[in-house]
Amino acid sequence: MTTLVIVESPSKAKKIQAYLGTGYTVRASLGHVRDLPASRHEIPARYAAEPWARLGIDVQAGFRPLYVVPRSKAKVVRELRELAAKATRVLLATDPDREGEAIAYHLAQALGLKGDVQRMTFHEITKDAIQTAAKRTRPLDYALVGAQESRRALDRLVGYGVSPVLWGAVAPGLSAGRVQSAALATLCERELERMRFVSAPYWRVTATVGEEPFTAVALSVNGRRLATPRDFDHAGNVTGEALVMTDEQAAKLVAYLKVRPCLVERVERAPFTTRPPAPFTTSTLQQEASRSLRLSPKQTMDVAQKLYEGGFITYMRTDSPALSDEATRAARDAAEQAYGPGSVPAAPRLYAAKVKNAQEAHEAVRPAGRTFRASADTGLAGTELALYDLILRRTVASQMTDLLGERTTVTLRVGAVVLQAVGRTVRDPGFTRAYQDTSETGPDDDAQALPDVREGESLPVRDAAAEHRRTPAPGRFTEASLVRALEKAGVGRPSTYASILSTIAERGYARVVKRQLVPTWLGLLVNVYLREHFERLVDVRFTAAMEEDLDRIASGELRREAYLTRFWTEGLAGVIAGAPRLSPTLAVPRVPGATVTVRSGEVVLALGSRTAPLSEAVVPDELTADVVEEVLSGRLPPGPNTTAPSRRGSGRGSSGTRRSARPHKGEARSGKRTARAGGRTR
DNA sequence: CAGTGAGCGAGCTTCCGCTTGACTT
Repeated sequence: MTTLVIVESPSKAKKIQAYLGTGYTVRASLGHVRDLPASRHEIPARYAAEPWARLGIDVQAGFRPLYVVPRSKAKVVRELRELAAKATRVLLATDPDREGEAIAYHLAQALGLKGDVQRMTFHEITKDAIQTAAKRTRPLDYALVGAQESRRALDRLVGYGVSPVLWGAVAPGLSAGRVQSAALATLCERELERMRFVSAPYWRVTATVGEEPFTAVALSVNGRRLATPRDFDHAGNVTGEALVMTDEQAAKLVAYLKVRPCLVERVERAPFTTRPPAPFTTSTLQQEASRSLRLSPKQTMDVAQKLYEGGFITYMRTDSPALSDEATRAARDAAEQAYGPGSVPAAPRLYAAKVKNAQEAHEAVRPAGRTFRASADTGLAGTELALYDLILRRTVASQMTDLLGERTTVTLRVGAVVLQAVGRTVRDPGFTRAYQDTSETGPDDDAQALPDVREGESLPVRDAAAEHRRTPAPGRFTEASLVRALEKAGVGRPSTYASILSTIAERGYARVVKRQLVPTWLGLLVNVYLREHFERLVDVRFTAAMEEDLDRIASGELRREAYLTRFWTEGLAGVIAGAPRLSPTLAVPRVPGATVTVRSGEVVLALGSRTAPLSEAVVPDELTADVVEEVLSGRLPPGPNTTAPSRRGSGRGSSGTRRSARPHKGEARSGKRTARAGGRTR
């Protein structure tokens, strides 16, 4: 008389086993157990000859998917099937979201479960929640399964439909997909902005004033506002009325300020409050770990996985910032113990997901348990300790009081010149005693500690100076800031954020240089091609639209087949058939006539009748007229193509396929490599 | 006659999302 309970993660299984006790056997599925076949060797022999076998979806037969148990999951499925046969009933306790419902469905199929299949769902792992959930089971939600199946089919149709177009038009081995192509487009748009960007010079004039000296910035002269970076467009032109001083004017202004009295015209004080940031989700954890610990999203997830397995934190792949009641109490207790009874507000703070597409199957990432272990008591060290400490402080801070402060703006007048200084004082540090959000920069960049000055007061001008500055180009994305941008658009999921970046890197579309993501020429060209022929695919809003349709499928309002027919049969399939297999061409901004294109797998720069191979060592936004000339005249050696095959594949499939696949990629990225290898052989 | 090399054809590449270890680089 046992009940078999199947969850997704082994750590979770262990914990739930303890809460349910004897009579229950709790095991893990380790994620999905069936999927569309990835490549030919996964296709069962009797389907191998079907024209749709490569897609794994029989479009003619109402988009019927072909599911197989991948080799890596055969053992798990076998073991679960044996346990299921011995059990009196089976509860499918996979995550309470779309993917979890699908995993439950596939388990039912793969294990051959008969009769009505029961789902057990819960949003937090406490003894109460688990025991209640085991009693209140429900049937499988087939509409939700249909929504997941639609998502899976759409991704397959896009990925396996569009990628071969790129093999024909650009180079073999390349890829496109709903998520990766939106991510690539995000990177490329920014890089193109940088390539088009013209930096504008301007002067920033400051004066040091007062007995207790502070710095004020010149805002206007004779009522005419002085230009700041915000007054320039990306072409380097002034957009409004602001005055851009010449060198002489700036020097004159400095001299003018030095010899005149300074009057305090206005002093404005405005109180402000800052609320603590919400507890971590996967995305915000990756962003903070990147900024304060300098970890990549992948490193962060690897360390978090260790902490999770060790029982130090809750599940690390989540889109919800919500804390359970238990965790809220623990955070408030921890705050009061460390910072006193006044450090938490009377009512607990509640957090809910704001991002698109949130499924909220789990809590926020937070210290595990009903009381939080102090970092020093964990026995952790190094990066694990640092990440735990970050999670602990963020969680505790999320329940603490606001930061209370006052912003002071002092307006000064020196003759015809108006200057301003901004000060910031903290009256009550509130949550910042536990946690300083490193992203807290912005309008208060120039804030300083100001002495107490009064309106009408006269201050001595001690010094004045002019600083020559240039407007900065829009910044590149880091791995973490790209994750943030994708999450905001609802593209990708907590379990995939870190791997989106490795996909783009493995294809040679982008690389990480000093923590910045730099698209390659190949990446830019692929993006040009996709933008011209598959516009929807590079639009980050595409996923959001898909999610709306999936919700309608889940609620029974829209049928899976109707949705896929409209998307594929009446849409993408025709676009794929009609897309020309011609190499894309990128016009180099600011170098008239210069173009970058790809010929037999090699990136080539052209100007008029002159052409030369273009190395990936030439960073896109540094390709100026001078550099174009150097490349074309051969003075800049083409050098090794730096898009070295960064990593091996994720280890799927047999070694045989891997070996045959790699040389293609090498050729695709650099014709040089094959030539060199050939030349060296004796 | 043996060894070499050009030329040809077949097969492969590819998606997203859910989980851990296994296994090289």
